[in-house]
Amino acid sequence: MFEKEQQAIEAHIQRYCIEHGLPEPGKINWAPIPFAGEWGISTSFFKLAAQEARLVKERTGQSLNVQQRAQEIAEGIANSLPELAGFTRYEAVRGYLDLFFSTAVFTQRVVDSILALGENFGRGDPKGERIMVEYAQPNTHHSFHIGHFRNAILGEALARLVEFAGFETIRASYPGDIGLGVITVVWAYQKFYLGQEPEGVHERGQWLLKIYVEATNLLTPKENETPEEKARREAFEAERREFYRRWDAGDPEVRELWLRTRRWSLDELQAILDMLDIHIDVWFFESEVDEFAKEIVEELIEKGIADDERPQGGAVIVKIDEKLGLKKEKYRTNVILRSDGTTLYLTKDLALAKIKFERYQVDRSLYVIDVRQSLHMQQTYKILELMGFPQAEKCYHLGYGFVSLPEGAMSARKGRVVLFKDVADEAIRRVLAVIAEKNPGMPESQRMDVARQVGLGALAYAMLSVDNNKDIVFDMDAALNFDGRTAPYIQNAYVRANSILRKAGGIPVQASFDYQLTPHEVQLIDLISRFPAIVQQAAQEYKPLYIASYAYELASTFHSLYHVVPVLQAESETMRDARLRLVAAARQTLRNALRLLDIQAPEVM
RNA sequence: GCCCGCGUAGCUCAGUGGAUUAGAGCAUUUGCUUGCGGAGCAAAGGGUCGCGUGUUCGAGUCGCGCCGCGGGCGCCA
Repeated sequence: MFEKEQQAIEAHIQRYCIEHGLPEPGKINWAPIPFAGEWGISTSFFKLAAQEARLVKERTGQSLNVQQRAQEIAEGIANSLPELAGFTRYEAVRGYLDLFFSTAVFTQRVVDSILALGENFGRGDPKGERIMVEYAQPNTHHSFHIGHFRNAILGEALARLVEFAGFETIRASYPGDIGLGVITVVWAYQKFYLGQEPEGVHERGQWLLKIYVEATNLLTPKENETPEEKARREAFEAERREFYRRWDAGDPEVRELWLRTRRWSLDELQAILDMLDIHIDVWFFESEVDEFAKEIVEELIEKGIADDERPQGGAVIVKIDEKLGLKKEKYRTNVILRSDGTTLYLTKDLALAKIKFERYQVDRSLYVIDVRQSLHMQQTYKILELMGFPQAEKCYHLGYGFVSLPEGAMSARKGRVVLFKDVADEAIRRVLAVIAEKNPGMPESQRMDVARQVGLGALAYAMLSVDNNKDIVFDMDAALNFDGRTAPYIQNAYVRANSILRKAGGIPVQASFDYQLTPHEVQLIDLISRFPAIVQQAAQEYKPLYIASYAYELASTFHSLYHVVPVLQAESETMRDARLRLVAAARQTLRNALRLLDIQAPEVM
């Protein structure tokens, strides 16, 4: 906001150092002054003083007190700085040079700029780079559970973040639509449940999960199995394997059953993504990259990257450490083609990456995948590097911790799965109950929409307000608590701001902040002015958490101000107009931050 | 054995090498509603930042060594 003035100050510091025989200060790092009623920017001189102390020690053998010298330098600069428009005073405190902004000028610049930019406030300049974010990769023929939800919401928040920060962004989904688990369901459907599928997108999706659990039970060896049971189980097992073989051979009947049941899973997935306002640009299916993956195996053998041990009855492998010339084991060795000639997950990931780089021309590829696949992803990137893809070093695995339940890890077979749809329904039910209590006047027609915004927002925030690598133990009551550090708390700040502006009849077109601002106002201005920098930092580090923390802090600051500082009843017309514009700017910033988290900002709640 | 992650208040978690006294939320205790919506605000108690040792003017933050927990490690995904 004060870039020009800041440059003049930096030039002054450079001159001061030369004139006083001090070492070259180098790049000057500015940080906000910790809030104490007013605000501004500061820099410290510890490094410079330490550098000087070293030089003096070398020349004269004397030791300088670094703390004291830093303070002396800061004082010298503070006293010699000429007056600058936009700044009120300079202070030297314990080695820091503090420059205090003129509140009126700064505030007006911030507020005017936010209200002019609107939903684009915080958006970064185009980076000229294309990113693909891969997330939402559930297996088909299962149902969408709370762990899938973490993946989807984290991926979407990441996509929104990098897009807003200035990257051209493509959202990709990669469902696992084939494999033994999938075939198990198709087989069991054909054998036991053909044509018995229920109506309803979610019911049908969840029904497939039930079939999977039952089928897996039938196929799992039991203790104290009678010979008859054993024979039956083995017969089933043979049928299942035969089903897989027929799928692989392209048998029309099996393919049709597979596509039909897959459709039900994808319909359910689509319904949930719609509910979450997630719009995938590109769908890749595991079954579709298989052929291409086999070609890559041949390519790797030809290039001498892979070793073909098939003549010895083995598989095709890549000795990654050896090919990279590493002495110690790090990426180890990986199989890319089974001895029976079928591909593996890794092989398909190589194929998919190649498609991303060549067909979609992506410069940077992000993978939102469970942290347990960390080694696997590193191996993939290293093989891509060996294949000569320069984009390999811009591949990033956002590994997130897994979601478990208070009773332990989720397990469909043990019937221990929390389905997202059930949680979402419960969340909406609870919000409706709160609305009935707190806002009985809300029209019926509006209640469902608001309940959805608040309920789903609470769930999203529960997932995004924890750092990526942390495991989450999902507790329904904790996730649906609407007090404290939650989405409803943030949404409520937005609603309150909205309510003030509605009562005021709109936002004044212009206002001056030339009055004594209260500490609450200053703190709010300070925070909203930092939003663009937070966006860049969060995008740089791929951490939606920074936005989640920021949004909470902003809401908290607004709630405090709301309580203490009168807006509509301000003591003068000037102050009323100024505060209305400030409230509008805060509302806009809250909205923009929430949008990055895929959380809606309701007008009322 | 090797690799990755984690260890901060009773619980769940934040914390760019730099700002008096390490911060939030939940839980506990107390106060605030004839004011703009109380899904709120204000406040109190609660900490050997796993242990040790370096680097540094300065370490919760960086290095090294331990301890503890979780995850991963050639034909699963």
